[in-house]
Amino acid sequence: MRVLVVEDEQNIAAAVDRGLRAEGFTVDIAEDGEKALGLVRHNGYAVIVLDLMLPGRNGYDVCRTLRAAGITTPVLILTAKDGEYDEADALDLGADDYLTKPFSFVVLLARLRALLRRTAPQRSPVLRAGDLWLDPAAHRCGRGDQRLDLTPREFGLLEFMLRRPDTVVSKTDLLAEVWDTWFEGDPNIVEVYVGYLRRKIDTPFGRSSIETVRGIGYRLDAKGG
Amino acid sequence: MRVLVVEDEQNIAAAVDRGLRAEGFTVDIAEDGEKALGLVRHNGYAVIVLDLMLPGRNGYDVCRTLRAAGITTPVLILTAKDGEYDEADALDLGADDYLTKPFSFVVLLARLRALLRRTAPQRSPVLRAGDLWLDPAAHRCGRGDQRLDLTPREFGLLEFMLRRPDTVVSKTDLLAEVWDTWFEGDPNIVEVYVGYLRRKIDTPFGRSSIETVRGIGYRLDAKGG
DNA sequence: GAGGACCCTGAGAGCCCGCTGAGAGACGCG
DNA sequence: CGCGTCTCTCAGCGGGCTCTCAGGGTCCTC
Repeated sequence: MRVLVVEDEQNIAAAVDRGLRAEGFTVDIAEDGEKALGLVRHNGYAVIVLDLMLPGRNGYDVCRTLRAAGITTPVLILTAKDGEYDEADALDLGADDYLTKPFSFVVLLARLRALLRRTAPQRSPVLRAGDLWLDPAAHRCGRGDQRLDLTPREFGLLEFMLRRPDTVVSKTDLLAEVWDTWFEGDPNIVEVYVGYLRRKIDTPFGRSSIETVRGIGYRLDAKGG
Repeated sequence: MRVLVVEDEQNIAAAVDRGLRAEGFTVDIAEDGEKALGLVRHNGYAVIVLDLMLPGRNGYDVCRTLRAAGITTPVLILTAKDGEYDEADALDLGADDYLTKPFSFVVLLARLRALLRRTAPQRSPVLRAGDLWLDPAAHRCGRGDQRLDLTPREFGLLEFMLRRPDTVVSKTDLLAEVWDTWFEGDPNIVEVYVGYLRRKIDTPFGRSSIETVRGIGYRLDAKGG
């Protein structure tokens, strides 16, 4: 579940980023309208959080441009309370919801969830590989009757691999999709997390659903090991 | 495309039956859990639509029994809205999606399609030469049923040659494509690796799929030796 | 048949890759 | 403020993969 946050105030952006990641979203940040448009053109987002007050192209402009380009991704607008712009205008321009600053993070989250529910009534079915299952919507997974307790990052990793069973996924792909598009850290992190996952989904069950393909990446066995 | 509908209410069953047939599915109806299990054991279904409220064994029971028997056919649960059971339990027990009654037929159809799409084996183009096969996406290969365990370099070499069956490939080409564009080492490495490959894909099977073309390079027999 | 070019193969050294444990830093919670 | 959790970094280790090298075999040419 990929979210784009367009916000130039560093602290707000960081807070939202952190919060949404903790909830299992993958987050991209754009600090101005140009960058936002660029990102949207190259990535698919489930929803966009858009500040109105931006350097350069403002939020109105961005929103209008998106809609004019036929992009229907739901947009949630953030407005300052002072009301230079009001929400009516925002909705006219093609936004789907709005929130006035200052806002609480829980409210933002609730609105995002509502938006996602509304615009994607198609709930995603449960992913399976043998007796290993993962429900993206309910954010739960397990092996057979046994529920598994995963951290957000582990969950994201497993979900990604479950969507490509029996396919080798490279570490680069994993870094870009599960971590960050522009991940710049030690790629070893993938190995570490694969290790964590194996210790939760395989070792206790005497299975080996995640195979290492040396020099290439990892492969999740469609039969669950 | 064969669908099993487990539903005891005559009118609903009939409506679903009619609708799905019109969409080109082959439909079987079971009015209770016992019959459902019997049918599943003797027929292969692409998907199962399962009502929870059934006389005798209820839907939960049926679903659990199926999974315990190792049957992974996708299951779509129908629940009454009143919520004696909730969908969370259903998903744990091995259902893949659920729908609350009353539901519209279009929605049911859409969900079924989504389920089928997801469970359909992703067809990756598998390269073949006789009984020798190689799946680039899954990064697996074998001869007949026998899986072959190749190192990355061996795999790359075999893949390259399988893409040019019955064609002579020069060592220079191999060095440039399988090794490095500007490879600067002992070209003898190709001979060494062809040797490794032959010992894995040919010798144990008494075949000779890779022919040496003296002074030119190698050719992989399209019939696998 | 002799000579030479070409190819095969076994042995072994080095190194790269992936795995793991330990621990630091950020954050949330009581 | 102390504790627990989660994420990520780092360094060490172990094994297997890659590659080199040299000796011997094979095929072609003259």
